[in-house]
Order: sequence, then structure tokens, then C-alpha cells
Amino acid sequence: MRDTTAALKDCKDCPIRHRSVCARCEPDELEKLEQGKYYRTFEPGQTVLWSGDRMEFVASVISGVATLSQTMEDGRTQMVGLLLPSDFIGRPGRDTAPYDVTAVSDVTLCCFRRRPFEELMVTTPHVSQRLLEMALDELDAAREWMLLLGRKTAREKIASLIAIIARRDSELKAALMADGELAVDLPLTREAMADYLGLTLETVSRQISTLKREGIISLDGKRRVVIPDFERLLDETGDDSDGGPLA
Amino acid sequence: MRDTTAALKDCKDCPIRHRSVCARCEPDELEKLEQGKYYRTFEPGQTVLWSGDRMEFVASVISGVATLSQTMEDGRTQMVGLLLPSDFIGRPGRDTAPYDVTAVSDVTLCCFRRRPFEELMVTTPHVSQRLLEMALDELDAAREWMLLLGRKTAREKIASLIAIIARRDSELKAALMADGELAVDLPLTREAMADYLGLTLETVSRQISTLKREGIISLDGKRRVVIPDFERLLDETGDDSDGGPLA
DNA sequence: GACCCGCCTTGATCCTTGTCAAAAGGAGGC
DNA sequence: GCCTCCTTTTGACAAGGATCAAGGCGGGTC
Repeated sequence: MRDTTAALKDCKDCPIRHRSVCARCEPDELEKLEQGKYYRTFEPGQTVLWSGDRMEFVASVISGVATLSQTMEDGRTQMVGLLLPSDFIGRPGRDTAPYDVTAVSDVTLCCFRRRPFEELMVTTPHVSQRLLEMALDELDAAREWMLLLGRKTAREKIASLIAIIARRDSELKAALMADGELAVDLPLTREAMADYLGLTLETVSRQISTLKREGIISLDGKRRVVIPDFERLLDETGDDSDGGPLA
Repeated sequence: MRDTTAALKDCKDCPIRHRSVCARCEPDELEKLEQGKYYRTFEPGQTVLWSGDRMEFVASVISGVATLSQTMEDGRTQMVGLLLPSDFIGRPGRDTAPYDVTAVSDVTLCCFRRRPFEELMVTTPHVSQRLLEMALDELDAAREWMLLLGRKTAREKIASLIAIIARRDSELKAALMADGELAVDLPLTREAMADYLGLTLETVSRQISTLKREGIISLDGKRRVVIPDFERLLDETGDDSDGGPLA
């Protein structure tokens, strides 16, 4: 265990303040929330929650990356969500976890005990409003992923994953490099990518090698991907060419 | 067009009253909703909404089956949701449809113009509460489907689909037959099943034939499936054997 | 009743991806 | 520096599902 008692920061300074469940909260609502919160940290590979566990808390991801995944009896696993800073863990009104939650990198969570949080939701309408928004966004993301899992080829899956991570990265930090090239750190191992994309890790590795060989991407170490021409990568995703703006 | 002006029934008599968005509404809230509602009907194959269309209304499915699907440029399509009675169409705060919505059978919708509905949501908290619940349920369903699409074999996919439809059916009407056998009407064509399961229609047909040959199911016509032993069907789904209760 | 059309089944073959296996690269510990 | 462990790459092969191609069945119309 590491310092689970990291300095409890002021909500006003919270890096995810404007994107999390509490994004819509008024100062007085925030104050109420602030009283119940506590931080927890997890190391890479550590399990935050096992499927079937009683959920004693709900939480927002403050930093790091975690995965939501399901495992079949024979070991086949499918990742069903990627939890990034500002994402919410837990479902009000449900007391056992439906999925495994695993830290991929060092993860810091801002937690609330579940019961008090549920009571709070009644009195702070902006929390439930925001939660509905976030749930609907996640639903859209899940459905986009259904298209990927059900209909895309291995090559398209890999290109889509890299494009999605690149797009999200560029929203946060301007990850653009000097000459307009784009560099992305894949926060996942090949195996985790495979579990996300519904492939085997060998196929992931092969497709990455192929894209590299064709000059669509290049690698800087194993995890860092450089994209010389983002449009060209998008062409490989199978998505409509008018895909959302990058810059 | 058929009689789109079907008798506007009283909400109190509505068959989906207790499961729809308005399930939690108090009589006074219901009255407010009742004023803005209107019914629309669609024939099998008719498109309710094209992806990209402006959404002028939101709606609840009262009867019939509709699909939510995404199509790629080259024609590959993936169904991302099955809309059954009580399911909700539309997303408050969004004005273009993200997916195609297509009637599979005769469908009746209870519609509200979107703007007024959004205003109503502010004053009828029970609607947004229920909508959050429904969105979270759909998210769970979408994630269950991700496991199916990403990791299950064709055989497991078919068995899962039949099991899910059977389970849902038995919740509504007691579809149990005389001697404990279970009979299910598949509301979808082979092609629609394929689009749902991420397969081709030929594979769907072959797997159904195989399950039939092995006595796990039998067919009564093309669309009606008889399940002599539900447990045995469940064994073929790849899911944990302790899967939820049927009766 | 004969025909047509949409839906479904079945067969033959191909190809993408999974499986099994081995080895190479990288990071950390001693 | 060397060893070990973990991740990644690559190869050979097998297989599940897709594709291409005929037919069959059933419900409707004329």
C-alpha cells in the first residue's frame, strides 16, 4: 500500500472539477460533497473491485487509467470500458459490482461511501443530472464499441483504438509534435488492447507491426506511437471519413 | 400510412405504465405529460429515424419491436440495441439521432415533442430519475453485449440470443408451455439476428440448424423456437451456470 | 393453381484470425 | 554486468466463420 492518505485537496483545485460528476455543482453542493470524500490510490495491476463484490463506495478517477472488464469461466475476458480521469465508478442503487475494475497505471480515486452518496444525490440535483449525462455518453461509447467488436477487421480495430486514444489525448494536452506529427502513449499492454478489441495479443502485435511497416504509424519504444498523418490513420479505421475534428 | 391517430388512451391504462420513463410519476406529473403526448405507428421495415436526422420528438415504445443500428460506408451494419415495449427513444439535450431506428414489427410509439419534454423533465424529477435508471440498465445490457460480440463463438452467440429473448418473454407473459417446455417467438429475421450478433446470416442459419439437430432447441415454423430444457440451452451460452432465475 | 418474391437452408471453398511455440527485447534486481 | 521475468514479436499451422453459389419453403398475388 502506498500513501492512501494523500493530501486531501480542495475541490476547487481538483483537476477533474469541470468534467466529473460534480461538474455542475454549486459551491454549496460542493461543500456538502467535500465533507464525505476521501482519496485512495492503487498501483498498476492492482484490483480496485472484483465483480460480485459489495460496493461500499462510489468514486471518480482523478488520475491514471483503469479498466472495466468481464471474464468468462474459461478465462476469456472482454474489457467493457476504459476509465480515465473524471470517469465515475459505481452505480447508485446497486450494491454489487458488475465488473472487475483494475488499475492499469497508478490510479488515484476520489471516493464517497455509497449510502451517504445516494442520500446526497437526492438533495443535490446537479449530481444526478450530470450522472445522467455521463451515463448517456458512456452508452454512446459502448455502442460505438459494439460496432467495432461486431463488424470491424483486426486492422480497423487497431487503427480505431489508436485514433480514439490520439483524439482524446489531443483534447487534453496538446500532444502535437513539432512538425504536425502526433505522438500518443498507449496506456495499455498488448494483452489489454487485445481484451479491449476482442482479439488475441498476437493479432494485436501483428497488426501494429503491419501498420508500422506501411508507414501509417511508427513506434518509439513499445508503447509510444507516432502518427505522421492522422488522416491516413483515420482512413484505416473504417469510420466515415468526416470523423470529428482533431484540432 | 395506417391509423396514426389510434385512440389516445388514458395513461392509467397504458400497458407499459409501470416500466416506462413515466413509471415513477405521480398522478399530477402524469397529467402534465398526458397533455403533450401523441401516438404514432410504424409498419414492419419502416424507418422511424435515420441516423443524423433532427430529432423532433422523444418516444416510448408501447408495442412492437424496433432496432437501433449503425451502418458503415460499405454496408456492414451492427445492431446496437433492441427496442421493446417500454424502451425509450431519444436523448434529452441531443438534437440529431445517433443511430438508425427501424420498426421490425408493427410498432406503436407514445411521442412527445422534444423541447417541451426537456422542459418537463426539469419540473418532473421522477422522469429524470427513471431515465437515469433506464440509461444505466441499457449500459449494462450494452456491456453484456460487448462480451458476446468480442469473445463468444457463433454457437454461444445464438444460444445467448435465444436465452435472452426467452428470459425476457417469460418475464412478461408466462410463455411456459404445458409440460414445462418454453416457446419463444424470435421477433427478428435471420439477417437481423446476424446484425445483432456480429455474424453473417448464413452462420446464424447454420448454428440454429446445429442446435436443432442436437435437440437443444426445436423449431415450429421458422420463427418460433421451442426449448425443451432451458438449463441445457444455458450451458451453451458460455455464461456462468448460475445465471439469473427464469421462473 | 401457378407464379413470384422474400426468407431461409445447405454446400464448397477461402481467408482472417486464433492457437501453439519459440525467441527477442527491456526493465529491474543482485 | 548478468540474470530473470515480463512483454512483445514472429513463425507455422489449424480452424471458425465469411463468401460465393444453389436451391427450398411459404405466403402472397393474379
